[in-house]
Amino acid sequence: MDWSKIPSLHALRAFEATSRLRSFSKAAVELNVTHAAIAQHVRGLEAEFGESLVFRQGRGLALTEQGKQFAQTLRTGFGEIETAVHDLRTQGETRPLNISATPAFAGQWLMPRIGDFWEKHPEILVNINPSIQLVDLARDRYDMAIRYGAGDWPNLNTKRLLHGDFCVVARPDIVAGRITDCLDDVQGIPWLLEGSMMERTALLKSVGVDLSNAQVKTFTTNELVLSAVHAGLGMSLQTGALVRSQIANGTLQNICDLAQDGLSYFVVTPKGNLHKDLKTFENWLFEMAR
Amino acid sequence: MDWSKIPSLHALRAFEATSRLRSFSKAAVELNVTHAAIAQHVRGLEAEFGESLVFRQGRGLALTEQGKQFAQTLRTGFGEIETAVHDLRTQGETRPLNISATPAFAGQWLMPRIGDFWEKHPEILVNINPSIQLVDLARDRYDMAIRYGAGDWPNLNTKRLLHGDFCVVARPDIVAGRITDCLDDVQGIPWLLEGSMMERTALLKSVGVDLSNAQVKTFTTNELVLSAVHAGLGMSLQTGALVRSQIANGTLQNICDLAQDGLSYFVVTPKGNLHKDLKTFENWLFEMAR
DNA sequence: CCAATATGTTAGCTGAACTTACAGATAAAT
DNA sequence: ATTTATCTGTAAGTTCAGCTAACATATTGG
Repeated sequence: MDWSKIPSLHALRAFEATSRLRSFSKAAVELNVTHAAIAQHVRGLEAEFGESLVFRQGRGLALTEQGKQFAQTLRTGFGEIETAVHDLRTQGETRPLNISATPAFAGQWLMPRIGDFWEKHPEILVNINPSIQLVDLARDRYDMAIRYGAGDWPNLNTKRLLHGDFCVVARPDIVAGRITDCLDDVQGIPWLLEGSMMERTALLKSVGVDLSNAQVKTFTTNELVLSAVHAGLGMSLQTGALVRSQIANGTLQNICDLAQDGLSYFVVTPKGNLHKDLKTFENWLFEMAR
Repeated sequence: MDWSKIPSLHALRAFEATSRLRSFSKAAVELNVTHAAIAQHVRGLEAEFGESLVFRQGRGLALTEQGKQFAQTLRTGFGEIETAVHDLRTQGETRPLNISATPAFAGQWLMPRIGDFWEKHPEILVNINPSIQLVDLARDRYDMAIRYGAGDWPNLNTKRLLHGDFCVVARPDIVAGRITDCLDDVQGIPWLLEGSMMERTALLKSVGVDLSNAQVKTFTTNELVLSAVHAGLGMSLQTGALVRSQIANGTLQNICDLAQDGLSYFVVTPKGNLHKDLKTFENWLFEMAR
C-alpha cells in the first residue's frame, strides 16, 4: 500500500464528515474541533488533488460531482473501520477468567485466598476448575492453568509460582510425645494417601519408607486425605506450600520436609491471545505467593 | 459516526500495516517511520481495547485470533480509502482550460499577453474561444468566460477584471495640430465602427455626436476597425483597457475618455466543480490587469 | 560464539493539527 | 431596509500526538 500517495487521514476524515453533514460547522462538532480546522483540511485536499470538492451554497455547502463520488467511497472505508472497532470492543466484553488448577492447589491454596481477590477486583469474574489433567488451554478455552511439574510444556508461557517442596504432616496429638526428626519415630502411624499419586509413593520409597510394611489407606481425592489427617487418622505427604498456613496456625504438625528440586507449581498461559484481565489476576497470584 | 469511540487513525493504520506484513520493522518502512512508532501505536491499541492483537514469534510477530479479525476489516476499510484517492487522482488528469472571451478582449488584451502565461505555466493548456455570445458554461463545458456587461449573471461566480471605460482614438498624425478637448475639434475625421456595436453608437449619440451628419465607415469585426485606425483612415470608439498599451507607446492618440459606469469586463466561472488549474489562470489574469 | 535482525521501552523533540480572532457572505427575523 | 444569526474564509500563534534517538533484550543464522 503506497501511503505516500494518500493524503492526511485527518483531512480525509474531515472531508468525509463535511460531505455527510453538508457543513464545516457540523463536521467540526462531530470531530470535536473548530470549523477552521475542518475548512483547512478540506481546502488542503482540494489543493493537493487540484479538484474542487465542495462549494458554497447559501449558508451551507454542496458537493461537486467529483466530491460526491470521492465522499461515497471514503464513507465506505471509514464505515468499515468503525465496524472493525465496534466488533473488537463487543468481543472484548467481560467474560469470566477460566482457570484450571490441580484440585489440591485449588482447594488448599487458591480458594482460601480468593476472597482477597474478590475484594480487590469485584468487577472480574473468575471460574476456577479443579482438574488433575493437563487441559488443552486453546481447545478447552482456558485463560490460565496452574500446573505442577517441571514447567517445560511447549507453546505455552510458564512462570513458577510456588516451589514444590513436600512435607509429611499429621495432627499434632498423633505425634505428641515423639521426639525425632523426620520419619524415624513415626512407625506405626498409618499413611494416608491419594490413590492416583504414584509420584508421591515413589518419593516416599526414595527416602526409605517401605509402604509394603506400613499401614496404608488410600482415598480418591486429596481433600479426603486431608480430612482424614485432620481427623487424626494418620499422616500424609503434602506439598509444603499448600499446608504452610495450617502448619503455621498449629492445626497440623510438620513431621518432615522432603525437598524435591525441579517440580513446582507453575502459572501457565497460552501464547498469543490473552484475556484482558489475565495480567491483573496473574499479578495477584504472585502477590499472594510472596 | 461516533469518533470518540474510535482510536487514533494513525494507530489503526500502524496496526493494519503490521498485520499485513507480520512485522513492526516492515510496517515502519511502509509508513516511513521508525519501528518504535509502530510498536507504540500497536501496544497503545492493545491497552485501549484490553485485548492482545499481536504476539512475538521468534524474530517476527503473529496475530491473535481477535487481531486477525480486526485486521481484516481494517484492511477493507483502508483499501476503500486508497481506492477513493486513486479514483479521484485518475479523474483529475490534465485537460485544457476552456476559456470563452469576447473577440475584442481576446484579440486586443488577452492574446498579446498570453505569451507570459505560457512562459510561466508551460504545463497548463489553455483553449481560448472568441465569441460574442454568452456561452452556457456548464452546457458548453467552459471553465471560464470573460464577459462584458453589468456582471449580474445568475448562478455564476463573477469578478470584475477591467473597468469598461471607453475612449476615442486615432493615429496621432490624423489629429496633429488640432488642440481641443474631446470631440469638438475632430469635425471632418471619419468615424470607424464595428457594424454590430449598437451600444457604441448609442454612447456616441449620448455625448452629442451626430453620426447622421458625419462620415461613418463600418466593418464586420473590431480587428478590422483597429487596422483601419492604424492605417490612419479615421477615429474609433474603443474600450480603454483594450487600447491602453497602444496609447502608452504612442501608436494611438487618445482623443477623449467617455466613462460609462457599471459595464466592465468580468471573469465568470461556474459554481461547483472547478478545473484544477482554473485558479492559477485566474490569478494570472488579475496579475496582468493590475 | 558472534553477528545480524527483530522487538521493547523511555526521554526528549517537533511540526501537523489545531485554536484564536477577526472578516466576509448569506439568510432569517424584525 | 436594517439588524441579527449563522456559516465559511483565512492567517497568525499554540500545543501535544506522533515521532525519533538511543539503548536494551530476544531470537536466529552463520
